[in-house]
Amino acid sequence: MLKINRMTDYAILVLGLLHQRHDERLNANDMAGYLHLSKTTIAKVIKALSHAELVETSRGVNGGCHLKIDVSQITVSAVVEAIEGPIALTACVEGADEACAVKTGCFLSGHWNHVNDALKSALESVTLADLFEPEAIFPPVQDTSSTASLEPAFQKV
Amino acid sequence: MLKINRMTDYAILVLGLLHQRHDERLNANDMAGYLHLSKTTIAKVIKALSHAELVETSRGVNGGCHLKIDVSQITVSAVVEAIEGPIALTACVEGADEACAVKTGCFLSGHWNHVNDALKSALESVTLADLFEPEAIFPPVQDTSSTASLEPAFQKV
DNA sequence: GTTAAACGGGACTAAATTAGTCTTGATTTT
DNA sequence: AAAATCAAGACTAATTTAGTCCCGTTTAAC
Repeated sequence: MLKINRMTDYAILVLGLLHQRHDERLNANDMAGYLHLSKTTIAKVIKALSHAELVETSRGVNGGCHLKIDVSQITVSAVVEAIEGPIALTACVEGADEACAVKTGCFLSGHWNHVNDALKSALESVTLADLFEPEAIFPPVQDTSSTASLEPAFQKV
Repeated sequence: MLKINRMTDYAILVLGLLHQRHDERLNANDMAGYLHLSKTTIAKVIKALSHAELVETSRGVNGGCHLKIDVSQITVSAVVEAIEGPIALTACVEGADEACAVKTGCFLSGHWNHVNDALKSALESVTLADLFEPEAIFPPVQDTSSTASLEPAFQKV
């Protein structure tokens, strides 16, 4: 239904968390606790974000992850592409993973590109900084117990 | 992967065909022949298009279907909505089928709406007339046999 | 050095969504 | 009345997405 998928949602939460705690180095386990997601799922998200060079990871004891660039520099488009691959509304679009099978004879030739570009620039025009409400973002937790509660932004995407 | 789905693709093909043959009344069977899709699948698409008032159908012998408004009046957004329901990038967005479960506490409150609106207007800015290349669209078939060959625009979406 | 904590890569399973089919009923022309 | 056609919706199959697991490598601490 033309939705972004759940993993992308998680990615945005992860980036939000890293932004709030930008002076810390968080590992997958920590984040899982904050975001109420499983460690393995977080790990998967981090893997993709790291691959896209949005975060920097270090291995070994005390390893973990932190933002590589500021959230004001990260567009929604970049996150979507990091998790879901190139934005391609149809297989007809340049940069799509699988090429359109009937490209030569396709009467829509090239026109999807326009639509896709429009979509792409829509997603490029919004940064995570825009998305995160500065004052509302991750209000500091009162107590210091490990059960800090950060709700996932949405349950079902 | 943020794609439009296959049924929406079919819908665009159906509308393109109806546009080319706007002086005829085509039934599901005819269209299936032209588009190399099964009759039942076409029927499903027509149902949705009819519901969205993009086409007009008539039942009974010699029944069938024709465009209700010109393709220059039909936006990509309208077709997507006809087939896939309201455009909602996330459950957080107004008009989404299922409301965001954590709306009240959501730190992204409302901001998805901006992204979604941008997407929506991107899809609203392109009409089917823009999408169909006037001269290339459905070149007239040479022979008059029933095996006229119109390739589907894309194989896999 | 050895150990334990962390990420990296990728295969695998389960869940959810989407596509496609089928059946039954209503409508309309001949 | 009969045949053709769409309407509605249940149902099955296919595809995609989400989530888990395993094994390997890296790195800090002891």
